[in-house]
Amino acid sequence: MAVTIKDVAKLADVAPSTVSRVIANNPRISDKTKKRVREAMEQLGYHPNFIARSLANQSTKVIGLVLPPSSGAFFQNPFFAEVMHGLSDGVHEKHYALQMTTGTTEEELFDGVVQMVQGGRVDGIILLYSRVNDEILSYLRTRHFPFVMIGKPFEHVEKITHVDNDNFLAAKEATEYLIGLGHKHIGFIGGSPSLTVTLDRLQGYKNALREENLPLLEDYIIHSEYFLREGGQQAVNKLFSASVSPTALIVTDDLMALGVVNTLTEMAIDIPNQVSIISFNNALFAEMSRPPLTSININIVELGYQAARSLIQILENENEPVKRIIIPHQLVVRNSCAISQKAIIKDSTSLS
Amino acid sequence: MAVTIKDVAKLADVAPSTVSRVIANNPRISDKTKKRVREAMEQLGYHPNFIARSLANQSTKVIGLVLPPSSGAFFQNPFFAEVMHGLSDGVHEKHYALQMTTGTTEEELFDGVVQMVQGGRVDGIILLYSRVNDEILSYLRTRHFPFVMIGKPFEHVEKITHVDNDNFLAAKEATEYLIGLGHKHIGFIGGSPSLTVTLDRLQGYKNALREENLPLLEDYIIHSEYFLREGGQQAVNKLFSASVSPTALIVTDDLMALGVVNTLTEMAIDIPNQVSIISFNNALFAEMSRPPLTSININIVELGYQAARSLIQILENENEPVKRIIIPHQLVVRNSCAISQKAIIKDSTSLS
DNA sequence: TTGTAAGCGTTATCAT
DNA sequence: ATGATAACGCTTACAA
Repeated sequence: MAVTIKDVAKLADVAPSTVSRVIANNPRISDKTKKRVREAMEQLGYHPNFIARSLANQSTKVIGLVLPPSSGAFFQNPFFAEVMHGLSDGVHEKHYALQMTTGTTEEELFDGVVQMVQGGRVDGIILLYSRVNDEILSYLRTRHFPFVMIGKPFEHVEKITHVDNDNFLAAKEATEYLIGLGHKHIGFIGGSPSLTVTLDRLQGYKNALREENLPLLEDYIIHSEYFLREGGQQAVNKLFSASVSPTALIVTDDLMALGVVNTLTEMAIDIPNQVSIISFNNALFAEMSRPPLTSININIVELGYQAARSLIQILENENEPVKRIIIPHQLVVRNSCAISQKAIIKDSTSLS
Repeated sequence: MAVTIKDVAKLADVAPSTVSRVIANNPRISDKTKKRVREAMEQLGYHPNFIARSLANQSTKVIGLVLPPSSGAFFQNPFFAEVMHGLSDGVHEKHYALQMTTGTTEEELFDGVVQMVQGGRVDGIILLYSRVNDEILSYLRTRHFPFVMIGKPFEHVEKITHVDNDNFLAAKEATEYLIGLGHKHIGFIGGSPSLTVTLDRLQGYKNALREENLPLLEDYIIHSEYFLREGGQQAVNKLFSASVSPTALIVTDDLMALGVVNTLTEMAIDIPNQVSIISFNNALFAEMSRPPLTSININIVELGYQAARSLIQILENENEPVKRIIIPHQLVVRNSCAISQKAIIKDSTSLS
């Protein structure tokens, strides 16, 4: 059995409670005994037992992470690694640990969260996604369990501390950038419409078109379930079977954009000369694609970092107010966008 | 305060110990009382407290993950996400959770591990790397703490359960593949020589050259500290300042290979016609690079999956024997290797 | 088949 | 300034 507080107490000839106070560096213990106790700890190689401490304190210093359902796809997206990086950094100074549960089905995932929460495994939770009607979110809210969300809550925005980009603005700027290049037929390829990121970016896109009085065609809007390359390929097929093909595309994820680029290339459609593409996240992929993708850098690492910090603040301060933290984004111009040539018209019904 | 075993006991009109036995599904409890207790649990919304259980059991059902030092770079490598994916899957059925500690410096990292171990936070540990003279490894060994390593231990191979590829063979095959294409001047670009992967692959490379009686030049061997793109760029500069430039390269990581490709492309050296490249890991990058990289798929997800399973076996079976699990690899041929043309000779001292 | 009680390693409340 | 002692919520001999 490991060395406990009692062993130290015995060796230092004090009570266990005194040792505990020395650990907490309680000012009411004389420097003399502090020193004696510390020597005893040293000599025995004592390390406090976190589990026991957690039980007594009702606090574990562990933060739970909730990945989106169908996390299989999530792991493949660079978003995962980057956000983990930020979380890891954010948690580090305050000496919290990160814990992940896993689950294949929605139900397993939910149970995992319940175990974390009711099982007392974690002090707080970070949701790595935001979608509509999320049971996990409701659960956390009704239990008043401390949590922070990465992304914008679909409801109760002002009641949930979250870290997000201004995705509406980002998408609007992206669209305006394309409009500025003379494009009038701009398509939108987004991930699942149950994710708020997708919704926000779609709104930004629509808003930009509206302000410029450009036609807003439902045929130009495609949603693909997964942020994966396959998603991009399917989307292209749909889009380019429309009567007037778009000359520019907004794609809400680099990985999907990659699929789009590949498919377009196979169709012998030139990027950027026949079709311009702008994407989001600015993963390493964006730079490597041929042509390199103009993309919106949303600073994922920072997203994770701030989320971790915010949650710790909530955990450590009695009445921390609800906060919304917006991480800035930047348009990174590369070579996937060009001045609009003209639309590829397939039949006689031109669209102005 | 949350609902505890006592509340359930009271409602079901039994002793707390009985409730505990019902949770453990102890056969010595009558079905009648089991049912009654379960109803009480249901009614109160009882969930067992993991922390209390951990303290009583001396077991947490949590597995600790140790990332390599300088984990900043590690996060950027697709290896991280893929291995996490496998770990997550491997841990899932047996209902273990994964926990990460973080640390910027070597010392912090070490302390993190000590906290996990002596603090009783985790039941076992998975080392996500293997390098020479690793203090964390020694620590784990001297404490006889259950752990599994991903990669080949530098020492005591037969005493440490580990999951690895046959990196020697993989590199040998890669080299032979290049030799088969007629290459005689083959360079090796590897990561830090303190990592055993690098060492094994280097040996495989050397061995292949030796068996074919090809010259083995120290100038053709470059080590770059990080598995990142920058590493690849530096390496190329060194290699191609040699009197006879290699016509083929083995690069031990796709990410580094990417750097190599970029640098070579900038130098207007054609891949594969002037220089062939073969790399390792078969990340998504490999496929996306121009030209697409011939790469050795080492099945990283499987590496993680098996590591998790093995550790759980060790934790759950009394005398689980030490195991070595070798995950198979495959050469994935794409377009970065071609039949050797001829060496680019810069001065008169030809190398045959 | 079930109950009693001690113990897991801390912390925190009272005393002294 | 320090010591006893009761929690924290659960498990597990040992009794009954």
